[in-house]
Amino acid sequence: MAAMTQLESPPAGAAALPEGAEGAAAAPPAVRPGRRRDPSRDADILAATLDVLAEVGYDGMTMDMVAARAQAGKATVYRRWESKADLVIDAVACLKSPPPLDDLPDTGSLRGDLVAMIRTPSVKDAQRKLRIMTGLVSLIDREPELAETTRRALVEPRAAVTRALLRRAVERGEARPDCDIETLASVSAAMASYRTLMLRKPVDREFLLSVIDGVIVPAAVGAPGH
Amino acid sequence: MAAMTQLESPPAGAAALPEGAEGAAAAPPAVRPGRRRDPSRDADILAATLDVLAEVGYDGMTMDMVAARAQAGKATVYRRWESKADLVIDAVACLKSPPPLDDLPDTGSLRGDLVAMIRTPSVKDAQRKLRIMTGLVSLIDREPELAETTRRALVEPRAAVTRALLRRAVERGEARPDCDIETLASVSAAMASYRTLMLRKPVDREFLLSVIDGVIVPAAVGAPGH
DNA sequence: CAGTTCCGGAACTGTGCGGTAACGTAGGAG
DNA sequence: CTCCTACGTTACCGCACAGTTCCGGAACTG
Repeated sequence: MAAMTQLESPPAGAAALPEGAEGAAAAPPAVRPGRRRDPSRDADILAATLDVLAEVGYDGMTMDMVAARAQAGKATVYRRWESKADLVIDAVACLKSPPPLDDLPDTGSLRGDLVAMIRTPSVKDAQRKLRIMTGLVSLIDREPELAETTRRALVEPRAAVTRALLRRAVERGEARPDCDIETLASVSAAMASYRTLMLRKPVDREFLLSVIDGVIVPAAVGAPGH
Repeated sequence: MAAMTQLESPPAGAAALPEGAEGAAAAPPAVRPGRRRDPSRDADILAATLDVLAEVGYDGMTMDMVAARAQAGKATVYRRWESKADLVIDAVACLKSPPPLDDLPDTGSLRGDLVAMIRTPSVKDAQRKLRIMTGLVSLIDREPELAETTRRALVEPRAAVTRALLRRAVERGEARPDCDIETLASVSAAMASYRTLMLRKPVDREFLLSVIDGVIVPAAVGAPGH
């Protein structure tokens, strides 16, 4: 079902500290008998986790759901992750979207650049991420580290683009030099997540345009933009 | 512990429709024998609900916690509300803060008015509300009506004030006449809830000032404010 | 071949919690 | 006084779910 293309690092599966007895057998020989673990199952399980997370949230998600969606047994899941929380944390961490920094739009105006950012496929991808964020809220205040992970994986990429566009607009002389780039760059994410979490309204193109034309551009550019 | 000063309407306790058999005893006589229900328990239970909600969220909250905090028995709670969800919905609905619209600050400038809104006690009260909102997120997408209730009780009062201040600034000629008041009025709430839910950072005076000076004022007023 | 580890599936255990029922007591109506 | 209801406490039921274990089978090592 889902895409899931990356995941290079093994998810740190079960590092139960051996608590060395007296001078134990140094390093366990890397070669072990038996059937090899199938790495493709990791990605399937993580993708299934994100799907279920986006649909029912962390508290509504059960390990049976994840296993069923991944067509895996629960034992296969627990062989790789110690707990439900561990699984979700890893799934979010492996969600780094491909950095869209390479092809920054350059339309010549700040508004044009910002509008170019919200092409339709990009918006749909962002909606999925917002659903995932919604489901993570309840876990975030039990696992503080997850807040930072989530921010980096889900929010920061887009904020970084906005930041770069604003910086360029300042250098170009279009935006006023004293504008608060850091705060302005987080406005989009804040407005979008607020609309999704509390208002339960869709974050569509029209809404994003009103944020660009009603907030970001007028705040960055002195004169009425348009 | 908590304040809890309002609550005039009885919380609709258990209106099990009688499904009239043939010509039953018309209206049940309003006077009933036995001990009267103590109305002060309602407020205590609702206040306890909001306290627990702010501390552990909806999914972490148990009915035993609420009953213990209110020094009540679970039966006393269930005599008034049919379910956990009902209790929480009523608790949020009874949280209408006193409308601060009567004494709108009038400092002569938009920035001065907005800064006057964020006096220290007001900020602390808002933080409690943000904690409650955080705990409600997981329930909101199971009970769509709750989204509207939450918005009206927790968000709308402050947004309405901001809206009024912006409108006045436009009439005064300070803010540009074409500014998007509706979108700008929701920026504060969005930034604050985003910071609380996702970033887990405190919504303090410094942060709110950066929203005012970095976003709202420059977006509403054409020229660099200050 | 035997021995070991993985796989999906299913049965199982333990626990925490929503909701109910049964106490014994307090207090208002007749 | 006698009913009847509300109150707080405690025990209890049922269920859902995290996590474990076992099964039959597949894959890999020696």
